[in-house]
Amino acid sequence: MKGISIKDIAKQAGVSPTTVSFVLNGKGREKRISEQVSKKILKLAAKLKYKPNQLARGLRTGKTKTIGLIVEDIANHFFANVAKIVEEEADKFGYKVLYGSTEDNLNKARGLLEVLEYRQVDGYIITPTPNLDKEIEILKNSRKPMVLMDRYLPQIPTNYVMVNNFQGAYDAAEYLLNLGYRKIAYVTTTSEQIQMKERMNGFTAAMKAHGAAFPRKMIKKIPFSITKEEAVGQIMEFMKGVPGLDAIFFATNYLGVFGIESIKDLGWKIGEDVALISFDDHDLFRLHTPGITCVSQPIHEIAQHLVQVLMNELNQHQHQINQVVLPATLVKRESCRKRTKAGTV
Amino acid sequence: MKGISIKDIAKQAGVSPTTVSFVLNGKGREKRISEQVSKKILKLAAKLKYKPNQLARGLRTGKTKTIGLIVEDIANHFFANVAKIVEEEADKFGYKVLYGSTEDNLNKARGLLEVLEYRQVDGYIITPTPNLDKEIEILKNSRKPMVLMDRYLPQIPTNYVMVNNFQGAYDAAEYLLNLGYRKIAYVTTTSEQIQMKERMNGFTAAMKAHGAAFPRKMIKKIPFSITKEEAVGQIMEFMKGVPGLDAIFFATNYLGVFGIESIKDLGWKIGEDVALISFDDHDLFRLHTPGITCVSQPIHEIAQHLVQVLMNELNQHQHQINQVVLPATLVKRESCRKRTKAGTV
DNA sequence: CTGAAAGCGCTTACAG
DNA sequence: CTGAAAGCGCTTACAG
Repeated sequence: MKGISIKDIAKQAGVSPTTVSFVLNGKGREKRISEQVSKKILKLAAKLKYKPNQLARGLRTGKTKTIGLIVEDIANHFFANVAKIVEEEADKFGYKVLYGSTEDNLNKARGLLEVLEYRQVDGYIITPTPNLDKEIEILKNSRKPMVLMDRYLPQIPTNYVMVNNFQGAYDAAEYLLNLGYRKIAYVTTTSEQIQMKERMNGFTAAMKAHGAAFPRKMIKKIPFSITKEEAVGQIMEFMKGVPGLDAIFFATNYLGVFGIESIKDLGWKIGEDVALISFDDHDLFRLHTPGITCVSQPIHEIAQHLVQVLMNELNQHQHQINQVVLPATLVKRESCRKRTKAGTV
Repeated sequence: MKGISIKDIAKQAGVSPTTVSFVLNGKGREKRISEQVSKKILKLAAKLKYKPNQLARGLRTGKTKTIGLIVEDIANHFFANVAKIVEEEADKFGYKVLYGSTEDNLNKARGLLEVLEYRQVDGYIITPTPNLDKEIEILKNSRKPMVLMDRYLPQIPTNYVMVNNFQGAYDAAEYLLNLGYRKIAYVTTTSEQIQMKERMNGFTAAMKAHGAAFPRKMIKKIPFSITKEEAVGQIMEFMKGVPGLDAIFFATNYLGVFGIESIKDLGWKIGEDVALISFDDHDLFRLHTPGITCVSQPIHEIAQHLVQVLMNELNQHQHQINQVVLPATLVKRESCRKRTKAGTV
């Protein structure tokens, strides 16, 4: 039951725990332990399958070799995939991951942050909720290694890894315009977070650059907290209320999913009655008939960079700020076609 | 930077660390600490925002208040959703979750188990890979709280929480038969794991009960390790090779997703040329046109039971074995209709 | 009713 | 080249 400790090895090797600790931590040379003794200790450790007690080590060194991962929703396709790669990458450096979902709720985020601090994680990967500025500021000032994802806080310079939201949305709008669509609606969240703003800005910029009208009434904002049914209802109402609507952009993957459902419920045909683009890819988009055109995020690269940036801080005490922005890719499928006739609505 | 400790409180309260520890652990009454002293300590702790150092406590008590969650693939819809609820439920008991994905690979599972042991998690929720019997046996003998999910090891009596795979597959087959389908194919994994066997057994039993033919050649097994493209190719070949095929059952959600793609690639129409049912629900199935009929697992209940069973062991030292089997629900959508004409293939 | 002391398993500054 | 000792922050058996 009981694990074997440094003491056990010391006793069997006929040396002190100090010496064992030095050797096992690769400081044999530095501390000038004889080759003979080192080898003996290493052999013994392997034979006894010695596993250092992380708690004891952590108590002494203040390091837990654990990172905290705070996402919006671990069950969401995007975050679940990021979580998977983050775990794999962190493992390469000997770190484990503690996770939690905020539901984009400030108090949940605060609770998670508190628990992770209490658990003494060595570093944080955080998807900030609205108004989390104070907590992030505190973390930053305490010099805790930290990197933000999916969004950042414009007021606080920190590490972050992001997709290029502006460019992704710009490309989407331009693509629709080039296909001949003109009455283009935009569905987003009520959140004022930077990633949503940048998507909106990119989209607006493309519309402007092409001289297309994009009035307020073409924009619908859906709160994060309402149920799927309510959201679908609101989207349906919105779409019915836009005369001549011929294309619609959804600013997040779950909104895109709701959008598909809304259009189905209205009895419209995607790609025929209305073109559809969503931000962020999803199995559903790839396999839906017709396929859903989307702005895809490089999930693998995002996750790799997140861990890389965090490890840089963790290991090299490098306190230079790292801000990584990765390109989004427009994935063209059948939900947008060359527009040939007027919308049927 | 430095957290405040029990010593700091003791000093300020003018008592010993022992007394502080007793009071803070709710043993004030039991240890007969005076009301006066207790109150003073509690107030001070709140004022100083005392947070016990979990590492120190863990080192002393051997408990980390952490559980290990080993899933097949955290990015998979089913496991991601389970992971989310597990985290929420565990949090209610003051536990955090360390997770990892096995990809159904024995060596990855071994690695995860080793790391979790080393991290001294208090309990395990495990999705066992094939041939993990020895490791599970060891864990069991060491009396570590543990509960298996999604599948169990028939040779080793342990706690587990499962969906009723037999019944789910039985219902699916019976439903197809009642709609008039006769040439029904079955796509599963090469894995011999119990959950796959039970699905197969349930399906076979229903076919038999209805006097329907179900020869070997109607069954296709796909290895877990091949790529999506290879799998889709194999499924296409298989379907083309079954003359008169009129319905097909996919034994996991990712196989169902591949199946949709395969049928699309063949240029067939789901629900018209061939009926389709998948085990396990998915956003894609709900929103696909036509909707995909499936056998849905009660994800929320599964996750709640997993945590509940683990907490029972963890807190009550209850070593009675708990085996929970939850009913599956057939969700009827448009991918299966009353059969009126011969298959078109 | 309360406290001094040991000990969980490590790491590391200090000494020789 | 190696070791004795202190200390990380707790909990708890023991003593009074």
